[in-house]
Amino acid sequence: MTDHSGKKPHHHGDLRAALIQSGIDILTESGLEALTLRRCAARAGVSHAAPAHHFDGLSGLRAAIAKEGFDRFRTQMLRSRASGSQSPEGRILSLCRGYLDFAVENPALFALIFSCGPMSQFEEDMKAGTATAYGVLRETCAPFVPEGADPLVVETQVWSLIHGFSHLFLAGTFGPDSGPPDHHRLFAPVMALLREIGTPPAPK
Amino acid sequence: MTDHSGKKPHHHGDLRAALIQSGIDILTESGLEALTLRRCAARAGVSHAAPAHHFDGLSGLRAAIAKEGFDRFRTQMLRSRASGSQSPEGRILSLCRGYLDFAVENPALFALIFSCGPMSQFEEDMKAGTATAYGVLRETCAPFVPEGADPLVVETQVWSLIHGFSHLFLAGTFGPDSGPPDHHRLFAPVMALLREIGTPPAPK
DNA sequence: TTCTCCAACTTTACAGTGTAAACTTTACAT
DNA sequence: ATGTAAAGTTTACACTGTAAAGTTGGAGAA
Repeated sequence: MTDHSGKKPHHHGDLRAALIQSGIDILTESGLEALTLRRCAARAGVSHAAPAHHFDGLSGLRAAIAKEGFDRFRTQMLRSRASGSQSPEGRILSLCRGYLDFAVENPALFALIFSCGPMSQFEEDMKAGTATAYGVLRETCAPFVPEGADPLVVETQVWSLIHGFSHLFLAGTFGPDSGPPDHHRLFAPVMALLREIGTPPAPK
Repeated sequence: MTDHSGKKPHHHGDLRAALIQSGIDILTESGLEALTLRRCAARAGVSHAAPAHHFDGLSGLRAAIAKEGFDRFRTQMLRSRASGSQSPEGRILSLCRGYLDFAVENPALFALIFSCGPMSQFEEDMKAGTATAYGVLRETCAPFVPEGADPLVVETQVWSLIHGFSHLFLAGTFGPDSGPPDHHRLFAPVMALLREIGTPPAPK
């Protein structure tokens, strides 16, 4: 209704994209609680009511930012996966590094993406974003799925492990200030999982 | 400065405790975004500025609620752990069940406890709460720590797995509506981890 | 008892927020 | 040029957190 593809708007060059970028900037600079419709609008140089013509209120703006964030998240994981060893183990470990690094570098955006409360608005857009990011994880996990087994089990395990580690690390639960990301502490459990899963005693 | 122990206040029976309980009720009934100073105060039957005498603003109230929530979280895990098989495997599996069940039954409180953004205020209280809840996990993991190994590694793995699964499950990432908690999907990876960790090829 | 004090609580005020409605401007099709 | 609808502005309102000043009521001292 309000927008679909790359139609150039009339007055502003490309509000909506500008609003999303403003929102991401605010998240990066000032955290999750600072993400405000009015501040977003002000940063983009428009009146505080302008976003209403592009998003369905604040939740709509948050959903749009989350979708964009999810795309960048996926991109960073792909880049990280391509940067290291291309063995199955190397690929999945590099993917995990990309996952954790994104969370550490963009904590507020990461939190927004996975904020469980107002997930209601997301729906279509979010499911698409989840699907593609999930697809990256899935194809990286594929070599470790025992023949005849449900790939969902392996994917769930790996994703839970990466995500839980990243979230707890960000929340400071592992200590008041655990220093740099410490990838090894994440890689060791992932490898432990893969060793157990990748060598099934009796697949059938 | 504002309070310390069980000193009975003058007018109200025991505001502070009442405010915390009101907050938890609001979280349970209406979600994280509905937790408001004024609503909390109204529900406790006091003016909207009354909480200022017991907590340091909204963040202080949230911290106090998170601490109380963490205590209940720990209690539920202990109860769950005591309810099943007392073998090392049974204890850790029951603990995981308690973890996931608490998250599913109290999603907003669970999110508040682990909200990473405004972790600044927590400090003392939160660290104590984390320590005790972490202690429960630690002693449950102890039997699986290979001799001479760092217990932190095992604890981190198990906690990341439980937490990531619970968080992603709550966020609906595993599907639009994955039905009931499905403990088996959590237990299988935990067991896989324990099998790998508990039988070290060569500890030293 | 009466007085005094002070913590607990209320009232008032203010800046900032999201949202809705009415209004103004501008680009485009006809 | 003209009409129309989208894009953006202005105005208004209910709600939020926070700070300051005002009120109340119980506890200890005279």
